[in-house]
Amino acid sequence: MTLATIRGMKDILPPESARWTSLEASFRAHAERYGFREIRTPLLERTELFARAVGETTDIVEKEMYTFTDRSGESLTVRPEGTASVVRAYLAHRPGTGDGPVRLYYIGPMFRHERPQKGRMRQFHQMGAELFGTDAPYADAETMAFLHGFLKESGLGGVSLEVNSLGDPGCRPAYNARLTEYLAERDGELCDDCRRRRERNPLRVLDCKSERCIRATADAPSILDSLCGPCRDHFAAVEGALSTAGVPFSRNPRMVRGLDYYRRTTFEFVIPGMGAQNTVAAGGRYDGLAELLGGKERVPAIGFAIGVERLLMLLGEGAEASPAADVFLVTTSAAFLPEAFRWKTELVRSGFRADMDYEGRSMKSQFRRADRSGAKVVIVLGEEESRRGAVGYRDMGRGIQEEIPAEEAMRRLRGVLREG
RNA sequence: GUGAGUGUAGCUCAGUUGGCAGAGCACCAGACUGUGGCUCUGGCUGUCGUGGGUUCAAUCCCCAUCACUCACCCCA
Repeated sequence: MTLATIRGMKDILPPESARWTSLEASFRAHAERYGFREIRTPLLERTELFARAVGETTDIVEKEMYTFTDRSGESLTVRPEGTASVVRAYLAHRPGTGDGPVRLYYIGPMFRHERPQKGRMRQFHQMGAELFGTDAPYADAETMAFLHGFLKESGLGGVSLEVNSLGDPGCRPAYNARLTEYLAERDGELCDDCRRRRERNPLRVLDCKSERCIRATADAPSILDSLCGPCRDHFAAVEGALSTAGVPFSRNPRMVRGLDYYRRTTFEFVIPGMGAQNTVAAGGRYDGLAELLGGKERVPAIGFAIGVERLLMLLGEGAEASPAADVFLVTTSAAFLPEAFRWKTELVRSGFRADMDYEGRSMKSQFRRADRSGAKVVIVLGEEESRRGAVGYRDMGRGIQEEIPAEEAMRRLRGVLREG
C-alpha cells in the first residue's frame, strides 16, 4: 500500500489550503459584483459531450481524457474542462429565461491525462465564468475587464492581455485555405513538428516557438485581415469597448486556442518569461457551441477559465500560518484536565479558538505548545489557584501573570477577542 | 507519448575511490522539582524508493522497476 497520491494529483494541506480558500473567496466576490452566480455541475459527463464540444481532433479528446465505461456500459468522462458542462446545463434548464443575458461562474477541479510538470497537473483547478445570450462586443469586453480586475486585485503583476479574432464559419475556412497554401509553399523551411501540424491544424504553426518557423512565417497572412465584415466590425467594437473600460491589451493574430468551439473573440492573459505554461487565464466566444450540442436555437456566449495552480504559483509563496489559537489552557497536573476541558469547550462555544494539551505533559511542554499556538493568553488551572477560587491569567506577549477569579478571566478574554 | 535529472530521519539536505549511516531544523526530557520565546546538555527517529545482480562486504557499482522534478508536445 503506497500512501502517495496518484501521479499528477496533489494533497493541498494547510497553510497552503488557506491561500486557495481566500483566492476562491476573492473570485466569488468579483464574479458576484459582475452579476455572475455560481453553477455546480457534475464531474462526470457522457463522453460524447466533450468529444463534440471540445472537438474530436483536439489533443484533449484524442489522448488526455479520463474515460471509462461504467457499470451500465455507458462511456463516461471525468471533465477535462468546464465550459461544455455549463453549456449542457444551461441548455437543459434554461435558468433566468427572459431576464436577459445569463451569467454563471464555477470553481472546481478538471482532469487531463498529461505528463505533469511545472504549472500543469492531471487534476488541476479552474475558476471560470460564462455569459450566455448576447453577442454584443460589450459582453466580450466585460469578461476581460472582470478578469483584468480580478487578476490585478489578486496582486498579479506583469500580466498582459492578448486578444485575437478567429472569425466565424463564414470567413475562417477561407483564411484556413490561404494559410494552408502559404505554408505548403514553405514546407521545407518549417520544423519537423510543424510539417506535421500543417495539415491538421495550420493555425498552430503560427504559434510555434522554433526560430526557423517564426522566420518562415514572418509574413504569413493574418487572420485579422481575412475577417468578413461582421466579424471585423465585431472585433473593432470589442477593442473599442476594452479601451472604454480602460483595460490594456494587445493584438496577437497568431494566438491559437486548444479547443475547437471558439469563434470570433479569443484572449489570453499571459506572463512573459514564464516558459511554456505562461497562460494564466484564457477564454473566448463560442456562439456555435449550443447548436453543436443539440440546442434548438443559436445561443451566443463567451467565457473564460483561470488556472488556479498557475495563478497561485505566480502569486508566490506568502503562505503565512495564521495563529492556531487565541487562548491556551494549561494544567499543573492531570487532575485538572476535566476542568481545563470544561474551559476549552466553554471558550470555543463563545467564539474563541481555545486549545489545550490532553496528554498530561509537563508544564514546560504545555507552555511551549501554548507559545507555538500563537495564543495571546494562557489560563493556568492548578492547585494553588483553585484553593483560592481563582485561575492564573498569563499575558503571553508581556510575560505577566496574575491570579484572578474565573469570571474576571472570562471577561478579560472577551475583551481580547473583540480587539481581534 | 519523448528526453534529462533526482529518490538517504517528520522536513531540508550531507555522505562513503564499496567497510557498523550523518548534520541542521523539528520532536521529547533536563539545567535549585508549578511556566513559553534565548542559551546549554542529553535523547528518539531510518525497509538509504523497490526488486534483482556483481562482491568477503552495496546507500555507493550494474540492470530493471516505481515515484517525483524539469523540459518537449499540448494546454489553464
